[in-house]
Amino acid sequence: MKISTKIIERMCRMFSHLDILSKENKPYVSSKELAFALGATDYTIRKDLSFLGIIGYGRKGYEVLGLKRELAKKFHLGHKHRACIIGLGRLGTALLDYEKFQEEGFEIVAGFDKSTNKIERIRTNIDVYTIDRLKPIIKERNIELGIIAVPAAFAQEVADNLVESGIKGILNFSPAKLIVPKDIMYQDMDFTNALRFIAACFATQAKP
Amino acid sequence: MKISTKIIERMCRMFSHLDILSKENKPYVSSKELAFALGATDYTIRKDLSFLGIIGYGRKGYEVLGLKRELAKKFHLGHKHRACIIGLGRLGTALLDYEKFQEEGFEIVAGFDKSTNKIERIRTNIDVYTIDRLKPIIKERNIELGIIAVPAAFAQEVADNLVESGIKGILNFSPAKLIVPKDIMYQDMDFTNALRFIAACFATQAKP
DNA sequence: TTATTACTGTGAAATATTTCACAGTATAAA
DNA sequence: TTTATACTGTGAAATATTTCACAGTAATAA
Ligand SMILES: NC(=O)c1ccc[n+]([C@@H]2O[C@H](COP(=O)([O-])OP(=O)(O)OC[C@H]3O[C@@H](n4cnc5c(N)ncnc54)[C@H](O)[C@@H]3O)[C@@H](O)[C@H]2O)c1
Ligand SMILES: NC(=O)c1ccc[n+]([C@@H]2O[C@H](COP(=O)([O-])OP(=O)(O)OC[C@H]3O[C@@H](n4cnc5c(N)ncnc54)[C@H](O)[C@@H]3O)[C@@H](O)[C@H]2O)c1
Repeated sequence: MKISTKIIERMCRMFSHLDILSKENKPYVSSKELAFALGATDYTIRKDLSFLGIIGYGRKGYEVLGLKRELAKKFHLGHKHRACIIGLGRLGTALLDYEKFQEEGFEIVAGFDKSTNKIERIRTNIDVYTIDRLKPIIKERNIELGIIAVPAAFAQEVADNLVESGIKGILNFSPAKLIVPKDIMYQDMDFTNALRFIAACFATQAKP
Repeated sequence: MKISTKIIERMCRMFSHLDILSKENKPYVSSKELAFALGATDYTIRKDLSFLGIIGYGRKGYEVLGLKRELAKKFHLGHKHRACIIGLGRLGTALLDYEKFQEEGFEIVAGFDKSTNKIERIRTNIDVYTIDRLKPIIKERNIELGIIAVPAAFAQEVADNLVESGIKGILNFSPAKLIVPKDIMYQDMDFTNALRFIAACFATQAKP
């Protein structure tokens, strides 16, 4: 049977939680504790892990490090993924220096902007380029992920160029809805929509 | 029957798309077009709208402005919601000046930070305060939404204060998982997790 | 007028996901 | 050693969601 995106989504959050537990040197964790941390139920967690072929130990639960290792292996988490950011404005530059990405294995290796002026002024350890270098640099440096932080009007154009460069995944911070081939993993981070969702939930009494 | 969060989520995105269509002066839109824009199927869209009691017109589809008005009414979208941002660092200050929030009815009326130094240096039209003023200002100015942009270690403390102040919804940009009473609408914007999800999807060939 | 077309609305079927119930298992205490 | 306990693993049931199929409808063209 095929894995559902719901399970993937939960496992990504679980991975993040296991990171915390491992730093606390907790050796085992039960499905109940995991469920609480992820906002799910213990049976769902057990079903998920059993589906993935991950086994726990009676009375103890799951081994924190073993579980983390398994998830890392199955979902390519933890190990290095090379990413770049396109659009180095307010948001883009903040993302460029966000250390958490590097810590979690998402290595931002390049930034791009169309303004030469901006490129020159930016102070960062990461290499920044003008947008016309996008394709060669992505190929040369084997970049897998593109993070779009340009104004909405230019987002589709940037996405098209990323796709042509052979990128595998796109995280889009602009409010534009992009059209990309279906073999490219694509996700929106639409802040305004998140606020809408919160407003809509309390308008209808629904709890997420 | 109770409304599902899936429907709410789709309707928020639909609202955003209707905004674009209305600016293009498109009078009608079909379930098929909406489905394409939202990444759903036409039957799902029709089921959703029919569930909400919204009707279309044979051969034409749904009236763009009417539909937008209905969604605005049912989900409290479009009209004003007062929000504040807590933590005015790299991300917080970018959010403070993000005009799209205001355009969409999310009015950022205040910013808070613990550093007096920072408060003094910030150049913005929005009122900024030190964190000790959080509770009185939220009550006084009738703020409904809190946007958390402080380091993860302080996020829970800030959330607790927001809840005590009577906030209705929280949008959390820190990677911490917060515990809030269940009558408070709460959503995480965890960028790292979004990258994890993309990486995990292409590790497993699942398409979101 | 009639036929054609491009839609909607919705029960019923199919599918996906979650929940339940409980047998099985390892550990610790008595 | 036995018993209590705190877990897991999983079929079966329940629930939620999507898809299908097609009757109904309004606009347009002939
Ligand atoms: N600022 C925020 O807090 C915020 C919040 C949510 C979403 N966003 C979205 O993120 C995106 C960026 O926002 P921002 O506030 O950083 O904007 P910004 O105007 O500060 O920066 C945009 C940058 O993109 C560059 N750019 C424009 N066209 C380009 C192109 N074709 N190729 C490469 N670079 C190009 C510009 O030179 C500029 O540096 C926007 O789509 C915005 O809607 C921003
Ligand atoms: N910078 C990014 O691109 C980025 C990306 C994703 C997530 N985040 C998350 O957003 C949050 C903020 O990130 P940042 O880069 O803006 O950090 P930052 O260090 O630039 O800013 C944090 C701000 O919060 C203030 N602060 C600290 N404790 C506070 C408290 N108790 N009450 C009020 N204010 C307090 C600090 O004075 C500072 O101004 C972090 O949790 C971070 O993980 C940031």
